[in-house]
This record gives sequence, C-alpha cells and structure tokens, in this order.
Amino acid sequence: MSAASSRATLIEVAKLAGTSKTSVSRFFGPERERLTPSLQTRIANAATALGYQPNLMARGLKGGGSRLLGVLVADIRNPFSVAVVHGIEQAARTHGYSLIVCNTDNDPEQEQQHLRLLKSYQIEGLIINAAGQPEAQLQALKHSGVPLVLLDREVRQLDVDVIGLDNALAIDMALDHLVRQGYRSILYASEPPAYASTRQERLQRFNQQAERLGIKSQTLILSSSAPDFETLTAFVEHPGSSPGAVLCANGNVTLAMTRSFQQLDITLGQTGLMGIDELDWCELITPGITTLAQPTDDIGHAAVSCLLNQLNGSAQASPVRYRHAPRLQIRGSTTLVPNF
Amino acid sequence: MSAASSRATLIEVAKLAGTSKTSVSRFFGPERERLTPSLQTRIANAATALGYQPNLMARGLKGGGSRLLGVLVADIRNPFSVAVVHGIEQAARTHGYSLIVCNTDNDPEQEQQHLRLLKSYQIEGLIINAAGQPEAQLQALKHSGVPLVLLDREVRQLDVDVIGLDNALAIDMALDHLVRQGYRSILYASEPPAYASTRQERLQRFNQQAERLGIKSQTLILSSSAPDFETLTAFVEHPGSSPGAVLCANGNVTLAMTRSFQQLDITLGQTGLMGIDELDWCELITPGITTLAQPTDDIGHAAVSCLLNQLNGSAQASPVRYRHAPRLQIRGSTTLVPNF
DNA sequence: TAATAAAATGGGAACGTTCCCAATCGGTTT
DNA sequence: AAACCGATTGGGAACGTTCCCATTTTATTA
Repeated sequence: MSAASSRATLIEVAKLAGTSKTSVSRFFGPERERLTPSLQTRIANAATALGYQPNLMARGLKGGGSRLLGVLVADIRNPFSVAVVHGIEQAARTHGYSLIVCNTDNDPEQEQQHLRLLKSYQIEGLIINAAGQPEAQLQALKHSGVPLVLLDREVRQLDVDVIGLDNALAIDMALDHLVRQGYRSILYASEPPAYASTRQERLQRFNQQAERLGIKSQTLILSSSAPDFETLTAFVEHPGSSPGAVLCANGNVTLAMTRSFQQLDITLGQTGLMGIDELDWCELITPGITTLAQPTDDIGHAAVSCLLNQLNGSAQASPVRYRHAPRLQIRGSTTLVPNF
Repeated sequence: MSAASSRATLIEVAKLAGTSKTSVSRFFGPERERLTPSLQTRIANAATALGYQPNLMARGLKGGGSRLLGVLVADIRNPFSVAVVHGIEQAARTHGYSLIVCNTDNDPEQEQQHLRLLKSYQIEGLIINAAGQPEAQLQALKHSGVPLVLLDREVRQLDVDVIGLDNALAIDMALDHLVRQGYRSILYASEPPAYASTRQERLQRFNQQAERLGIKSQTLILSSSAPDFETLTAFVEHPGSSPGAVLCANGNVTLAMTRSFQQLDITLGQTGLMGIDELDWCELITPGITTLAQPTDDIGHAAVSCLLNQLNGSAQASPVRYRHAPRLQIRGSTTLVPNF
C-alpha cells in the first residue's frame, strides 16, 4: 500500500467504486453534479481509501488543461517582484492554478530559454516581466492561443494586456509632493532606460512635467558599476536658488542613492530623497525615506484575473492597459528642516 | 503555420525528416549519439523548421520524468528564502530541471494542500522549507520514491537529508564576536521556537554556550503582535555590571529589533545589536549592523545536488545533514564606543 | 401503459511521448 | 560468398487522463 500510494489511478478507483473511469473522471472535473448522489459518495469513498490524486500530467496531455501558469520574472531577488509573485500565487491558488516560476536574472538569453521551456509544459497562461524584448517568441505564444499578460514592462509591437503602476501618476504624485514640501530643484535618478519601458515612461514623464512645472531638473543614469559621486555632489552643492531633492526611479536606485548619501554625508531632508517602491528599511533610515508604495498584491491579483478572462474567452479585442495607483508614504526624508 | 506552431509533434518531425518517431525521440533524449550523423542533421533541420518543442507533459506521463522539481517555501517574502530559491533555480537549470515554487505563508494547511498538488505534477524531487510538521505526507512521498531534501528546518521523525546553516557554529561565532567586543550580558531575541527546528537549535545552543562562557544571558520571544518594549528597556537599563548586546535569531527579528531600538532611542553599539541573516539595509543603518551572512546560493546548490544524488541512486543509506558555515560581517553595531 | 424525452452512465479512442523488442543495415570473419 | 555480429532504425504498446458518442436508466407525457 505504501509504494502503491503514488500509483492509485483513475481506473483503480473506478474498479473499487464499482463504476467506470468516465464517472470518476467526471467526479473530479466540473461535471460532478451530473452524478447521482449515491455514486458520488461511492467514488469519494473509494478515492480517499486509495489516496487517489489525479495525475495532472495526464490531464494536461489530453487537453483537460495543465492548470499551470508560467511566471517569468526579470529579477527574483527584487522585493517588488517577489511581492507581486506572492500576489499572483494567492490569486492563482484560489482558482486552482499552480505556478512555474522562472527567473531570468535580467538576461535575455535565459529569458528565451525559459520561454521555450514554459511552452513545453503546456502552460495555460503566462505572466511575464520581460528582461529583453522577446517579441517574436511572445507573438508566437499568443498566436498559439496562450493568454499573455505583461507585468510592469511592455514589449514593443506586442499587443497584449499590460499590468503595472500608473507611471505618469506616480511621477506626478512625487513631483507634487516634493514641490509642496518646498524643493525646487530635482535630480531624477534611474537605471539605464533601454529595454525597460517602465523606466522610459517614468523618465519621460519626469522631463515633461518638470518642464511644465518650471522646476530645475536634472537626470542621473546609474551605471551598474561605480556610483556617480561627482554628479550628486555637484547637485547638492549647487541646487540652484533653492533646496534640491533626489527622486529615485525604483527600489534599487533608492538603495544605491541612500548608500551614496551616507558616503557623501548628505543630510536627508535638507537634501530631499524619495523613491518609487516601498522597502522594509525605508522607515528605519533616520528620519525615514518617503516612498511611493506599489500595491503589489493588487497587481498580482489583477494579472491573474486578466489571464483568466482571456482563458474564458471574454477577452477584449484591444488589449487592456491596467495601471495601478501608488500610495504615498510620507517620511522625514522629504521634510525640509531649517539648517541649524 | 502560426496556429500550428504549438502543435508540432514528434510524429510530424519524424515525417518531415523521413524517419520514425523513435529516432526523433532518441534525438531529444540522452541517446542522441546512437544516431547516424546524417540522421541527426536531418532531424535537427526538421525540428527547427517546424519549431518543435517536446511536450514535457507527455514525457512526464510515460515515465520519462517530468523534469520538474517542487520547491515549498514557508515565506516567500523572506529575503533569505528568496536568495536560496535563486540558488536552487540556478543549479536546477544547469541540470535541465524546472521549478514549481509554492509558498505556504507559514500555514500548515496550505502546506498540506500544496504537497498534494506537487504530487499530482509528478515532481521528480522536492525541496521543502517546512512550515508545520507534515511528517505523514512527506513520509508517503519518500516511500513512493520521490527524493526529498529539507531546507533549513527539520521535520520530526523524518529521516531525510537536511541542508542549512550550521546553527551551533553560528551561535558560537556570534557569542565569540560579542564577547570579544566587550559585551558581557546578552539578550537573545527569537520568534517562537515551536515548529521550527532552526529556532530551537539556535536557542538551545545559545543557552548552553552562554552558561558555559559564564555570560549573563536572557531570552526574549517575540510575539507576532506588539513589540515587547518592557523587556528590552529593562535589559538596556540594567545590563548588569557590563555592557549588553542583543542577538537576533534571524532577519525578521533583526528588523523588529532595529525598529524597537529606534523607538526606544537606544544607541547602536553602546548597546550591541547583531543578527543572523544578512540584509540589504544592514549596512545603511548607522553605524551598520553586524550580521552573520548565510551562504544562500551555496545552500540552494547543495539542495539540488543532494536531490540529484538521490535521483541517481547514489543516495546514502543514512541521511546527510549538511551544515553550512556563516560569514561574519562586522559593522558598527557591535563596536562598544565610549559614552560621550 | 406505452411511447418518448431526459438524465445518468459506460466504452473506446486519442493526446504525445518513451520503452521494449523486432527488423534492417553495415561490415567482418571464415 | 555465406554466415554472423554489432550497430542503427522502426513499429507497437503503454502511461492516465478527457472527450465523444452510444447505451442504459429514470422521469414525463399522452
């Protein structure tokens, strides 16, 4: 019995329950109600007696659906990504789906590889936070009928639903807050915008709005190697006629900038610091770092329901672009204190 | 061609290549070398022409192995867990395996559910960071021939390989460091030790070694609700005849304690603070928090090779208990500075 | 009560692979 | 040149499920 526990099959259950495989199959599918109550209990008993677990591989093979969703994340060690995956997992579970989570470490090469793999597993849907521009592969997937949702980052020339932050709103909220707090010169720090639509959108909106609001603005693109102390020092020492603040495009940048502030001994608040993405430690850096928190669970849930909508055929003709609003978390790093 | 791209099957490739399904199957399996070079190229051409991708569901069904590993994590939002999963993913990928990652949110109920599910997917191995004590289910899995590896936490009465930190060594290193820095009274802060063997081991070793070293010691079990300010205040104000330090059992505790230190306005260093688990922000809290970093990638890799060993039949008779050494990262929070 | 409709159940094929075994194809040896 | 051997190739069954369709049972109507 012990070794057989993994082997209990539909047919064995049927035999024990004195019925046919078809009925047992129905019992475990959506047609359970079509079965006579007495048959239902007989099957239920037999199944539990044998410790039967449907073989999802077999089901996936015959077209009953694999009940698997693919999740392709660009950087699994990014807390934002993990938080979203957490949301996805919750939502998926309540709908009876499991996740194959793949991490590309921001490497387009690995991304291609993983995409091929996910296809092999007959996933019923794919949520992808693209690292490169895997346009061709995704197009192929889409054409072969696999529902697709882009997470956070768009892919050029690919007409599928996108779920993420309302980047324009986020930048507007940030600028509004900073201006309201008295900062008049703003340095926008971002990772290189190439290949990540989110970075481009935010950067573009920043430039646009800064001009519209008549703010003295400047941009700093972080290289992956050494921090750019010169630019930062120059900005802090000559913020123009009024106090300056640094706005960080995402959590990684906030981390890097906080480090730089400390190394250059820049006082938080006196020079403002604000970041998109909420992190555990933002409240711990005295006097606290102001952030725009993304509703990560909501984003995850939205991604899943988007997928399920497509699965149920109730897909929109034109792709949806679902943009979530951030939540402003005000802390000391954007409070201009008199210089003692 | 577009809609057919997902449908290209072994047989179609065989037909195009003018050969049999068996040969094509061999081409994609470990027996490729048995094929004539000319046949190999013919098949390769046909396969790429059709964009063929093996259907892993079918393979999993027929006993060729699902090439899937299950990973069951207790808390996916814990940076330590994510880091280990990252290591697991790397190692798994190089061996041609993919991951089904499930998160239990520390809920034994969900754990049971996920275990059932993973079994359904015919996973070839399971790496589990247990939330509860799912002894029965794991025993059953083991008996049905699925290789098992416990991550970080043991499960009672279950004889399988365990991979994790060398907890005794970690505590010893921490105490050694703290004593060397001049702290003579130590408060050990931990989450409730029930159901998490790691917590028990560390706590036990702490008590044991503190006594052996003749250190004034005390224990604080964090409740999940409100922080225990009284105990902490009392400890800081009456550390006995000499300076006191707080040792945190893991990253979560370090976070909670850092928060408490700030709220109670306790000066880091003057009262020591040290934690097991390295976190992004530990260097950012002035003057930096001393930690014991776990070699997370190594742990992930070890877990996978452990699994593969079992798969290759070269399993040890008695389970291995693989304990990794932490790395001491010294920062200002454990440097006793004169009180100005 | 017979005829008919509706509901419940069962048998068989199919999904795309792997594996076992049989068949064929080279080249050697006598 | 006949016979043989190893290497290479191919045909068919099997894996556990779902789905289509045929069959049986039950309920409804005339």
